[in-house]
Amino acid sequence: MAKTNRTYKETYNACLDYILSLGAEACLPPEKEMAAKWSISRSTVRAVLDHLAEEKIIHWKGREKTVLRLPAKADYFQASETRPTADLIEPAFMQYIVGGDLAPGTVLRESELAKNFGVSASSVREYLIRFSRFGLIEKKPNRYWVLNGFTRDFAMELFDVREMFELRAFDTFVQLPRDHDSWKKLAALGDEHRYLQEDIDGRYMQFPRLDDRFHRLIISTFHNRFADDFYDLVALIFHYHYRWNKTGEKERNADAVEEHLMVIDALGVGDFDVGRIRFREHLQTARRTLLASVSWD
Amino acid sequence: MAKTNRTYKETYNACLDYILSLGAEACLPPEKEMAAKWSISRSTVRAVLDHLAEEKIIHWKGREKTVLRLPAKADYFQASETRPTADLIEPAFMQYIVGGDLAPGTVLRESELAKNFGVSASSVREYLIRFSRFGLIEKKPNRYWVLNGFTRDFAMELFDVREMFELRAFDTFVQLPRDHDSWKKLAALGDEHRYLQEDIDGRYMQFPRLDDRFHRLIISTFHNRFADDFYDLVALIFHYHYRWNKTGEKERNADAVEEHLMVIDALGVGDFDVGRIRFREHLQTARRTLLASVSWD
DNA sequence: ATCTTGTTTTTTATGTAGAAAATACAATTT
DNA sequence: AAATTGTATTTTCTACATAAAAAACAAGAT
Repeated sequence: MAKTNRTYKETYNACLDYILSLGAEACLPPEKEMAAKWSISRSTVRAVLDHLAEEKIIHWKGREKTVLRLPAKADYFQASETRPTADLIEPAFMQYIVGGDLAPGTVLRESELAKNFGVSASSVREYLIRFSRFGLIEKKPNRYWVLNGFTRDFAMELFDVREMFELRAFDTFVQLPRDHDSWKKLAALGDEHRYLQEDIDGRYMQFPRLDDRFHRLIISTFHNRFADDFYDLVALIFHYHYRWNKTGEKERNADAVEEHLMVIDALGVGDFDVGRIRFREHLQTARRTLLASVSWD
Repeated sequence: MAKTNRTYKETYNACLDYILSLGAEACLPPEKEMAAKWSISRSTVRAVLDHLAEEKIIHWKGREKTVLRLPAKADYFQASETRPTADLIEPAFMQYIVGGDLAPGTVLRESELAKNFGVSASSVREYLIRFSRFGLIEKKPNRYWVLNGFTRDFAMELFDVREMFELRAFDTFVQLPRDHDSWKKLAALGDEHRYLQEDIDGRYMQFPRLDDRFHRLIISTFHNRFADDFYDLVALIFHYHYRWNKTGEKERNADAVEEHLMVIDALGVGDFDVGRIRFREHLQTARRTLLASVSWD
């Protein structure tokens, strides 16, 4: 097989949605317009129109494109068919290494992973090359990939850099004029934290999303692509950490919400020094929590 | 064509060297030992032995491997044939973008690069994926790669992080016990700087190598893989910067040698505060120098 | 004359084939 | 029996083929 046709399938689904929004007996716009709408080429638009006509959803002759019937659930492609291969590999791969709690030094074979994940070896290969930038895996030329693994040292070094970046960003943040957009966003985040806190038992699972947004807001004020990029790694680690380590999950999240709020509130009343101390403490807690879950030296 | 046989060719050349070191009429060790010697498989060793026998350089029958004649220059494979594809692409690629002074936003097509560099599209593709971790290029899915380029912003952000890492490492460095290996290395580097300074007109071209070693020595005391990794990018940028921007090269290098020595000497006599100030100043100079050479906003 | 569609060409994405290299196992020599 | 070689199998690497998607071009409609 060659290239996958997920662009086509994704566009087809988007087009079905679009037809629904237009209603029955409507006319579709010119091909060029549709291509621009979804940022794809006219070739793909025409392939979609072809299929729509085949399915008797529209009548298509030249510039005549009239809706014959509204699409139903069954007309859509499955979500799994539209996702890009890389998006398919990531969770599978992370499940494999984090979920499997593999020891550092474990050998990873492209062909084996490809078989496990049901994708081609080249896709796996490209994913691993991309993933290797995080420093968790390494290639032995002509041999295999080796899992450096999420060791204690790795976690410590990760947090050393994270703290440098976030504290630097924090200092930039507090210097922003009070009418800056970021202050508004911080206040809004504070409200969301309080909403979550109101029913922490029922909503604690939503914390990771909030945690990510809080820290990204801070980091973003640094305006540094390398710091942003580094936070991708932090986020990846935390995402899968939260996902597979469920012990004391509720308490951990409740504590973190509390800590975030102490920072947000201190900043809200202009007490930057206290805010900084609380922020440092929060980073320390995060470090301890993560280190506690590291199974390898 | 399939896999390249550069491992074989490289091993063959290494084996010729080895035979020369053994002298005439010597016997080669067991296959397993040779495989271990060059960290390759026995299959490759046997392929090499096959060729050696064919060329009548050795007589090979079972475990009998006697040298018949000493190899000559002509027996070796060309250096270009033994270099890994990736090593072949890097200088070509950097020449292409830095040497060509391409504007940010320039479109890079895999097929075009492959044709230019005389390698396969897949090799180029893998190189670009790996290179993309530096943030200088970006992939537009289903389209092409775009050169984000070495802009003023990029250089500024690069230096912000570089300064954070290096100053942090510096503070760790001065805390090291005086009998630590790194202090000895620093003193040795000081001598090398002075040697270079003695005849700066004749030796200034050697400075980039020294610059790299000086900064890597500092960075290494931080013991942080992310900082080390980041310095790879800094080194890459500087390497090609030094390579293509020759204006005022001698003066720049002479100044930098002077600055390095001020840091090294201050530290040598235990004056850490002055050393730190000088080190900061040196980083500032480096930033200014690099920014002066940025052609794009 | 401009906009839109029909057709062709170019480029990208990804599975596959086949050689290279590694690895495993069997046979042989010491 | 241990070490080494011979042979077979497995895995990796990379050029290539081909479908998808984009882009360019030509023709037709308004």
